[in-house]
Amino acid sequence: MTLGMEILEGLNPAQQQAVETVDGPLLIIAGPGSGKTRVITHRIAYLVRVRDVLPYRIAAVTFTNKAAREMKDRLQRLVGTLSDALTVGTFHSFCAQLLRRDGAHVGISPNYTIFDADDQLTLIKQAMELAEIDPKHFPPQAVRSTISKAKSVLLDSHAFARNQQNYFEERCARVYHHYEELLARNNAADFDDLLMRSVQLLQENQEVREKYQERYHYLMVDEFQDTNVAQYRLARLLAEERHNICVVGDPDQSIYSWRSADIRNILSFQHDYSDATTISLEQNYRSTGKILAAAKQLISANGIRLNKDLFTDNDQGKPVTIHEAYDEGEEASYVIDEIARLVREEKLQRGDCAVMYRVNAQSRALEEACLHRGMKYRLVGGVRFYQRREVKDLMCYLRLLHNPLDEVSLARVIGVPPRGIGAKTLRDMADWAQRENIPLYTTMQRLATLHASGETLPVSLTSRAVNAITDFVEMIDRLVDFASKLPVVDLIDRVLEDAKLEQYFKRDEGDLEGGRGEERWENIRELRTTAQEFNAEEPPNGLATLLERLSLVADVDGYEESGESITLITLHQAKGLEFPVVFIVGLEEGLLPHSRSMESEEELEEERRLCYVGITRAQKLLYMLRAFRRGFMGRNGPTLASRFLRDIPQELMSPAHPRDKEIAQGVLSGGGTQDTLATPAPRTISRRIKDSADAWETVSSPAPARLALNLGDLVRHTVFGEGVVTGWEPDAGDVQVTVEFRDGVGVKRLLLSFAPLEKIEE
DNA sequence: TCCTCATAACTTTTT
DNA sequence: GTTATGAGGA
Repeated sequence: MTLGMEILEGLNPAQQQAVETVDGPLLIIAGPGSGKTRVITHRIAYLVRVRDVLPYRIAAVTFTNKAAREMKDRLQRLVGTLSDALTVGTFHSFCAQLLRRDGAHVGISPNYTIFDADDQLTLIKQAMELAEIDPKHFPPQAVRSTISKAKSVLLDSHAFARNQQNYFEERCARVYHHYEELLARNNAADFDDLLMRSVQLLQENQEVREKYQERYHYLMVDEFQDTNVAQYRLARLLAEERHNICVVGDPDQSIYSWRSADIRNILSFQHDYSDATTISLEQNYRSTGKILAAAKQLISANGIRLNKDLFTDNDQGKPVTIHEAYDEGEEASYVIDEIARLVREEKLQRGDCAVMYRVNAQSRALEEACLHRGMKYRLVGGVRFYQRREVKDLMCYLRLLHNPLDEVSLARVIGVPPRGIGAKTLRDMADWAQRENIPLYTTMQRLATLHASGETLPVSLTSRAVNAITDFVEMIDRLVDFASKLPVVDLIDRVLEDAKLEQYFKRDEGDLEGGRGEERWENIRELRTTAQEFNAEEPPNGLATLLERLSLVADVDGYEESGESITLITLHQAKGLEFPVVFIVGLEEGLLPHSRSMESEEELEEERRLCYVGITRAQKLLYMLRAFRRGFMGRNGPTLASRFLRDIPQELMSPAHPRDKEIAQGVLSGGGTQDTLATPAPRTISRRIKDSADAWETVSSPAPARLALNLGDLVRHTVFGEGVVTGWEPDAGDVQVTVEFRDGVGVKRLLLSFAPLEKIEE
């Protein structure tokens, strides 16, 4: 028993307890930076090395690929090659493999295709047509998300139809029914199916259920607060035999409820396993005292939460740097310049710095600033690799070869490159296939055979179309044959060659678009490189694993942890990561919190948690930025400071920003975003009393002035140039406006009725 | 059948 | 500022 006890070294008492509590259900509430991953990995190492559990009997499920990869790496270091036999993966990849092996029992054959959100939408549209429901009245996207939500709570089309609550759901139920049939006909599963059908399989098939229950003696679930009903049910099914289930989570970091994650799973866990041990990890090893204090203060504004008492022994550190920029361009420049300064003066590496934002679109300005200043950056996520057109094109070829029933891929591939088979021909063939109840591709094969033997065709098609179909079928048949014989990379090369894709992808459309074709080809090469990983597998398997990887792993990029590049990342994706220096940009009402999440208190609390996640990523330095103006779907508009900035105590900020506080409090309590200075509605604003940091007095609205201005308006001053209105306050019957001028002129306070100001219209 | 051009409609967050 | 759709012409 003494062997391997070093596994417990360096762990605090709570962590040690979590590692050693291996029998029976265990709930670990892990605050940010509390060594969660460390505990999970050491717990597995403890099982393997101290308790002599076969690695084969242990499964750890995570939420993201990144988390799975990190866990694998750490386990490799802890237990060496023993880690190879561990099951470590995301829920989705676990299920994908489960279905590949045993899906036949629920009507899914091993070569099934995984449909992504785009494919799903294509199929939903088809289903709506079959259900005769007008996509103008019912947006396919909305239908898709309704069906997706239904699946995440394990409602199949029949159960959903019984549960419908309103007219929209009644319509959705009809679509759902057809959609389910179409998936079956395509031998395909969507993301939600991976979970739902796996649960179905385990529930309905005793043999399969027992196989997995007997195999896994220990189960661990990471990021438990982000699991949905289906995922939780799956975990319970797997752990039913021995109840050795350990779930780790932090309700304060639950940021995926929009994807049907259900924090109530934590409560359910305590209910379902009434003998569960609960352990809280509250010591933070990651952040400075001030950063942690800011985070705690922010999150305490949320109503519904389990109270934790986070603390740290780390240094207090520096206050949170607040910067208010003119617009997103200036915001980005500030960030990049500041990083350059940190690298120069504080001996930091560029790789130590991360910039986080709410929506992907915000990365643009940052990228431009990086390019402009020669700052290397790594963009995480963004337009996902497999979503790029050419990548998806090639993928669809491969999917079709693997699963000829996949008509979504077939329909796409048939026009890449254009080969004279257009929408009309496709539709005619599909209609005929439908009538004969034969798969589309089989139909095409038949047409080709009939044509070759000179017989008359049962469909009226031009001879040009029939020739094109014959050629196409010949090519695909040949490639399907190769798919079962050639290593996957060679197969890809054959596809590229036979389908004449190289010249198609490389073609430079447009005149000035130099290099677009090269870029496309580069992406294809990258896909080919990824395929090399699977080249050694027996022919059809290599293709299968490649396709699975491409469907389930969002970013193919190598995730090089090079110290040379800064990281640009969304707040969602940043969860689970940490950086010495973190910049959070776009702290504005409507962005963070996002305008689509401001309807309800629950949504707002989730936005706050998202902000909390961002703050708690920072180890040493934290910057929070906002811009007074932000480009927003084409046009530029004024912004308001995020309410989250107000939640952070001034004494933790640098500089403390009373002005910001004024804007937030004054305007928000007034209720409108369009506060016109000239015609203020009767209301009160808060104003800081001179020279006393925390005293506020209430004053009444100013008298109307001659110039109508909004906060955020662009103005021109005859001397100071252009600037933006960032604040205002009443001043002896007049209005004093605060204007932040560009080009280093700085902030000026001006009397509205005297200052030579004019408003610049957009 | 395929391509070009115009316009509309929109963008959270991800497996 | 983008990307998805549609009309019209080659």
